Amino acid sequence: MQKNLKNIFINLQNRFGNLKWWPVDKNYHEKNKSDYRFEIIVGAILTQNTAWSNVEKALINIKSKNMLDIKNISKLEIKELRKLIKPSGFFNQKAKRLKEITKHIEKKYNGNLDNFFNRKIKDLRNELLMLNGIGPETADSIILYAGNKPIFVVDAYTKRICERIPINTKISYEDIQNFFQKELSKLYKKDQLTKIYNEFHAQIVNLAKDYCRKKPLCKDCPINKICMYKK
DNA sequence: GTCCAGGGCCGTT
DNA sequence: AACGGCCATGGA
Repeated sequence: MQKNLKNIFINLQNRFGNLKWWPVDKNYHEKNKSDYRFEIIVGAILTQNTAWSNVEKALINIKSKNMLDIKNISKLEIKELRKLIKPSGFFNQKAKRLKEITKHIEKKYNGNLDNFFNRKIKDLRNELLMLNGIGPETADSIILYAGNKPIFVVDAYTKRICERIPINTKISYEDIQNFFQKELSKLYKKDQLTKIYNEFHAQIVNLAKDYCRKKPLCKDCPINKICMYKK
């Protein structure tokens, strides 16, 4: 078994199937004539070092008050926002972060996400990173999953799996990101990359949640023949 | 009761 | 540049 990315990807897809990511209820947004991309932006911030099950509770609270909207959040009392997102933890800083990004999009882009996303990835990324509370992973999640632009998201899971297999010994965010983008760009056509980056990251999250945990379950891991960890 | 989760900021070295 | 403390909730 070769431990190249394509082989790993195929093994993950065979086990988990095609994953539908980012987890967002597009029916809800069709009904309410709201923008699903904003739910992804909110989710990306709320899920910082937090279990997704807790983020879901916060999103339900926001929806129950019909607040899942850029204008509404940017206007809402921060005290009220803290209450709504409380289940997701770190609610003081996250409320502040949500206010900051919604106000930014509201002011600079008149709350229009098409205008916000419609430019070069590098410019978009730098602008996101300028905002307090938006680091590389949150920025890249927003660009890939809300903006539908090709950028590979690296998270703690990606780093853990890369170290265990091992794929490479690089540990910085940008090093790992560059490695994946370089390798996957060789394997797939340019217009497929957004979909591949999206799906690959989703597979990595699944793998890490179900098998490559902190205390790993290597026995039934879909890529245990490729991985060198604990052998 | 203990551990952990789809990070990021800030102060210290 | 790298590291540690901190932020908080809820499920396993």
